[in-house]
Amino acid sequence: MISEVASQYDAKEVEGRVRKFWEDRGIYALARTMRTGGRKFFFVDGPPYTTGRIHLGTAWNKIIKDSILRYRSMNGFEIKDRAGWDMHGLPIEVKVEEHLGFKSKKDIETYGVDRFIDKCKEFALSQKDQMTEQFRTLGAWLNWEDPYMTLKDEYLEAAWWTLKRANERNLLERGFRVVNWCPRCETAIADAEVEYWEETDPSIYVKFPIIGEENTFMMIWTTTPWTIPANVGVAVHPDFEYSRVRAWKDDPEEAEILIMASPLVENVLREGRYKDYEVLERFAGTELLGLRYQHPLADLIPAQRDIEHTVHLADFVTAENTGSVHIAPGHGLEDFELGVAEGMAIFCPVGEDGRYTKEAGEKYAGKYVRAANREVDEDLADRGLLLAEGEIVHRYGHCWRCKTPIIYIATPQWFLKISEIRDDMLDEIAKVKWYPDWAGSARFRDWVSGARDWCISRQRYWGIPLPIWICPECEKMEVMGSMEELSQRSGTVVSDLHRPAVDFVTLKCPCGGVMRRVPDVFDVWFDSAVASWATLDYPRDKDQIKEWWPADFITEGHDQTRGWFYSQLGASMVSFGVAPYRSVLMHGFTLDDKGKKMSKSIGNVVSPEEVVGKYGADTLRLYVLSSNAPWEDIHFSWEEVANTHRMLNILWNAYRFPLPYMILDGFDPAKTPLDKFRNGLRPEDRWILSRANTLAVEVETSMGSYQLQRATRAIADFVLEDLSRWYIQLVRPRTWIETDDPDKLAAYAAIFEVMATLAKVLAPFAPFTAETIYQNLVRGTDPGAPESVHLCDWHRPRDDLIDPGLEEEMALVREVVEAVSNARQKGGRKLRWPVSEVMISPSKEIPDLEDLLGVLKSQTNCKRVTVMNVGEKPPMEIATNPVPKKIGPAFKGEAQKVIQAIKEADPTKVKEAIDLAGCSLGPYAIAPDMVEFIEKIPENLVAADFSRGNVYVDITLTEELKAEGYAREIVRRIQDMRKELDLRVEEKIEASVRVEDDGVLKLVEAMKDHIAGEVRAIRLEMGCALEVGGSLVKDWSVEDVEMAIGISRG
RNA sequence: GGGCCCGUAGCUUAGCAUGGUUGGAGCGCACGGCUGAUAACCGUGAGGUCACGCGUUCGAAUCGCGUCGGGCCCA
Repeated sequence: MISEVASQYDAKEVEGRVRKFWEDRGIYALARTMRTGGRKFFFVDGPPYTTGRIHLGTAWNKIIKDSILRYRSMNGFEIKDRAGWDMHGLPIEVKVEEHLGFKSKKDIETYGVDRFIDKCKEFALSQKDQMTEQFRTLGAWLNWEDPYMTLKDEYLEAAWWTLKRANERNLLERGFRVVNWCPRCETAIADAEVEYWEETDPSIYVKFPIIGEENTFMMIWTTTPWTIPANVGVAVHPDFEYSRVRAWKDDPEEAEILIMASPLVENVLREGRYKDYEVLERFAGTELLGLRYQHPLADLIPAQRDIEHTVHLADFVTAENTGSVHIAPGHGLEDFELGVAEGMAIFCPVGEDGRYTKEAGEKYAGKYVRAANREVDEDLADRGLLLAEGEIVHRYGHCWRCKTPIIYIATPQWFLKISEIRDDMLDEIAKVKWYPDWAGSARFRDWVSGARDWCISRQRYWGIPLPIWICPECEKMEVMGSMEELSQRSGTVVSDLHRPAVDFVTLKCPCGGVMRRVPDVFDVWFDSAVASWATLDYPRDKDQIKEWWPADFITEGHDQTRGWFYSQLGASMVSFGVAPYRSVLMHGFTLDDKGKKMSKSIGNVVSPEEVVGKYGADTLRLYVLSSNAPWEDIHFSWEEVANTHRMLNILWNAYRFPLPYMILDGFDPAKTPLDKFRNGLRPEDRWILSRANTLAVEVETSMGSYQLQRATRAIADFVLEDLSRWYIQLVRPRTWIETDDPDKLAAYAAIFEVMATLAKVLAPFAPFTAETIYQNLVRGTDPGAPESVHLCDWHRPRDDLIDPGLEEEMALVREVVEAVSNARQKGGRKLRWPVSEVMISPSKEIPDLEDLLGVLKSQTNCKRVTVMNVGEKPPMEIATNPVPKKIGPAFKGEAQKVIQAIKEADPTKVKEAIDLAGCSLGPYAIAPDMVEFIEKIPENLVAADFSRGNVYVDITLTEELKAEGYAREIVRRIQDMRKELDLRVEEKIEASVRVEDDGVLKLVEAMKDHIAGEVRAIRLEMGCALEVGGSLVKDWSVEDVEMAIGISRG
């Protein structure tokens, strides 16, 4: 049974009902299990971080995934699609700390790490549940019942196993790294947690004495005097020019030789209050390479005496201040990298509390670094090495929680030696299929080419503990690969791999010592890096990985180039030596309508709930899928969302339009199969069937390269152009036929087939709407059909129904109809009034329109269509135009008479004469160039053009045409009134019509039966002075003729 | 500062790898039409320095170089 449906597309109602149906019937599970044995498609979900609500970008991400998976499923693939959740890391720790009112790491220790971890876990789990609901609202079908979670034991083991592999392959290394450090909280903080604002700091110029050159100094500038004790080098730019300058204050005899960038000489000497100078030498920065100098405070810092201080080259040096940069690898990111690259000593005499250690020498030891700035200045001045001191206001980073200025210190960390496997990674990138191509061949490749060793350790609590145990006695290190291994090795039953439980597990070292776990946890990026095997529960489950791995497909935003695309590749290369994915679709970001990123502080954030609440999930889905190529950024536009919704509403109208008729006629597709009616199909039926199947081809082609925008736009075009604007208009009169006409049944069969096809084609993209149409039309008439459209096989385009020639012809017909409509408007003849003839005058070859003349006639409302030969035109009226410029010189004084004679002559005859032999009017011989002929369209014709020629419409009114015109005017108004009375389509009426014009009355009386039939009137009275009555009476003015119409139920 | 991507009507965009008739749509706007899909639909019109500049070419929205603006990532 087909049911009638709401007259408006109500997304909330539709989606709520469909979601309930899916849940009640377990459709998702069926969709996955029914494909068992099909070709495997292993999809790995990039896990969203479980904090806050989902935003538009995450919604888009899941919508892309869902559409592709639904499409794959319909195409017979057995799909692995566990949803994933990223649940560890500092952001959650911070949320929990905020909730508990904590200020620092010390508060956590006081509160108890175990209780704190419980809170983090609780928080992550509740966030996960909330977000799952939001994703479900979008219709995203992933395995939400059994998602992978980074906090699960089996997941932790995947990370442990990977690190063990890294160690076995000698890719795990302990080293130093400079981190943002809050000296008050005594913790490393992430870049994103650093808040910048203006701060006043010292600005000092320091002289570093050159060894072996008397009274000669390298000039450096810094805003952090406290880092001078840790100085181990100076960097200059290889491309800058530097100068040796002899400068003096009062006595030229007491001059010093200073080295600095040439353009900055004046600047530095002004700062140092020098009176005069002379340039001794200019040279390239490269010539300074290797120059050795004495540490300015070497006498105070014993450790500095064993360090060799030299000049290095670096591109990051800017032409400011002195053009030479003081390098303290223990206190700066660039400094550290340069230090490592150049083999400098990594000297960091500052502890985690921000105070100098003993290594800084007795004088400084125990002093807080920022407070020591002044003391360093004084010590430099005492040694005559402080050239100038001042103050500067600049942006400086602070801890976002306690607002303390951060410092940079080098701390021991754990690394994966990516640099050793980088070339293999590049080889693997080339084997992966990237959408678009440049995402891999350019963007990702560039990133990996510059990849450095990956610091995987963090000094935090809520994360996967590093499974590294070290013996404090002999420094022996062991890496555990699983819970079981740890239990066996430790001789205790280990049941919790998180901190703090795991911290208490110790191992016996062969040397007799007690091995303890290093206190760090993994960088949270390492968690998701192992997702492709963790989601298969490897290594706990050894079977699944053989069947599924590596992933066939992943898709994430372009920020994941340096994120998940990279971390997964790195971890996989370490573990398996190959890429963990075969194909990658990189998608864009959702920006606001101006192309700016959405941010809370700007207040331009649009949430997915807002869109779903207003327009529904299918609208949001189709909007994000169709607005751009997936890899381009979406400029979110409410207008376009509304537009997409309008399209769905039109689809809804097109879908529901035939329903009342089908129900009325008890239409049953089983008894009216399309193939039985093949011969009864009209050309327009064959056309829409062809278009629907061509659409399926277009969607297939687009999906082949993940061009979801092409697939969805093709569907929207089909709905709007082919189905709604054209086919429904053509088919309408046939549904109005009362008898069991084969022509009507053929139309039903065609509509049914088209809608059933459309439901399947639409299913991956707008799953709710597609399901609704399918349930009513297909399941409503065939209980044996698959229970859901999402359990159907993808619609295989039927070659026997595709007719490209017919599609081309119809395209032309539509152009002609448009042109006729245009011509009618110019001629002031509205469509309701028939015209006698439409002439098509092609200017080039056009396809044969024979089959479609009926369509052409009905849509242009004309009595006859004439298709002319190429170049042929309707007979034109000719007018002559004398050319005085030619006539003047030939006839001189007679010229005016000649002109007059030409004007008076019959233009047709003049043309004939000139074309044949020659023309003479009276005594005058008219040369061909003396007259121009102008073709004039006869007054009864109106012309308009289309791409391949012109149309001419004869708008001459005859009595017969007028009769039809007025009849249609009356029919239309009665129909309007029927509607107003809310009559059902099949209800009969009685009607009376008063036409206050004798002539017109006579005309329409002749059409009485026709009118009565059209409006389903069992009685129809018409008269000139008739008193009209009924349950609804209205006065009308029709083309200046006054009428009154009354109708009531018959 | 570097890498990759993007920049076409007021708005959202097609076209750009293979340069070639007047650069297509939709929304919005103005005017007209249709009417048992009707708070829908159709036609016509106005609206474009194809971000800007230079170059290659007989010819550039399309190819190259540079500039500006936006995005992601890095510094």
